[in-house]
Amino acid sequence: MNTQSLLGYALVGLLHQHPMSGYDLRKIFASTPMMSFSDSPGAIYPALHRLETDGLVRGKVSASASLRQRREFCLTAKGLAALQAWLKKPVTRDDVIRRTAELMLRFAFTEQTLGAAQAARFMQEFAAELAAYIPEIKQYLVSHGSAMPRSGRLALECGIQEYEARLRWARQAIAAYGRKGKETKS
Amino acid sequence: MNTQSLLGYALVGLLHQHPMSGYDLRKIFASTPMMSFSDSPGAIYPALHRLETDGLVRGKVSASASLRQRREFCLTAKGLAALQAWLKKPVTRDDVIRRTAELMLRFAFTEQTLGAAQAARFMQEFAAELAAYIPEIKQYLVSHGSAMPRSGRLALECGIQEYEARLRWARQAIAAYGRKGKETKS
DNA sequence: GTTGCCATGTAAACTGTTACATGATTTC
DNA sequence: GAAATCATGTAACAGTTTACATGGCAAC
Repeated sequence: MNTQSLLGYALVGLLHQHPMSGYDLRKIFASTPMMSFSDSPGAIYPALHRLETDGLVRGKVSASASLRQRREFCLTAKGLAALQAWLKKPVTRDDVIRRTAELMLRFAFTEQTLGAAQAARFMQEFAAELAAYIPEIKQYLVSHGSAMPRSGRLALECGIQEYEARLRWARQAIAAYGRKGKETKS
Repeated sequence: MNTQSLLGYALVGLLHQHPMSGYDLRKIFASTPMMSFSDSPGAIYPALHRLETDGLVRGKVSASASLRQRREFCLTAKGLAALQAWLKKPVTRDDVIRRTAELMLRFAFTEQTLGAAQAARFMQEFAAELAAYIPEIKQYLVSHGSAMPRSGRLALECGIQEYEARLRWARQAIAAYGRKGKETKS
């Protein structure tokens, strides 16, 4: 059970949708707004090789039509297991505070990989951790605010409002899953 | 004009408030909610040494009372200049999309370093870039949403709501600076 | 006198950035 | 045939994480 970097899991999650080449993956990182990963070849190709070495992914040269050699990567059974294990990890307080990007990535992949019920459960854990943390950070602002410079106080308020926006969003998402239940309709 | 890592600028900004030891800085990163930096000694001490090598910071062993040797670091003139140059950089679209954490750090330090007028100008640039970007990402959701899985769409919506929360916050901050004008009162 | 905190540091491994290199293929 | 794009890769470097090491001092 080798642990992967966040980029590694992003690649695994994308390859779970369908096999792709390194170049395809780069284009996704370069052109879609939800991805904040680097599209540099120096990051992606070594990451793909690491995944291949670890047996999560397998690359095959595909003689697609005319162009130069393309290596298509597809997920192995071990890769799928690693993806599922990563998605099933409980949502911790530390995740909510320091690793929001990772949580969002996990959520984005959960529904297709583990199903809507698991996605809803993930959101409930997320909302619960957030709801527990927000009062604490607000309390911190009340206690320490007067000793902070105005810009520091404002920056902290921005953080609080971001957390609150995420909690509102999470509750909307939970409601959406509740209404639609087990529907698979897109 | 050596460019520093984000951690380097965080240290420089904190040392501008008042001289501190590496241990003090670690405690700040470990205990205050606004900081998402690592408090590991393997990050902070090497970063301080880099800053010292670059001449932005100077450390002195202070025989403070009883305890073991403490090295207090203080900002040099060159360090202050580097901090100011960093804070004065224009806010780009790419900053708003990919480097929110850096922007918040810059804002948190701007008022004490460059004054309230500069902090207000910073917020106006930030709000302008955000206001220009939000419609684009919303348009993307409209165009591509139907081709995305539900969880991907939801994750993107979360991003949009975060951007909107930041914009609301930025406008509040601008209003606060407008009302209070040149007051220095905390 | 042992546990735990204060305070600093180092070494190895890993990851990602930047910049470069290569060659094929399409477009003008 | 020149330029842009497809497609893959490498090498050098910088920064972070993790884990370890060290020693003084305080408390009990």
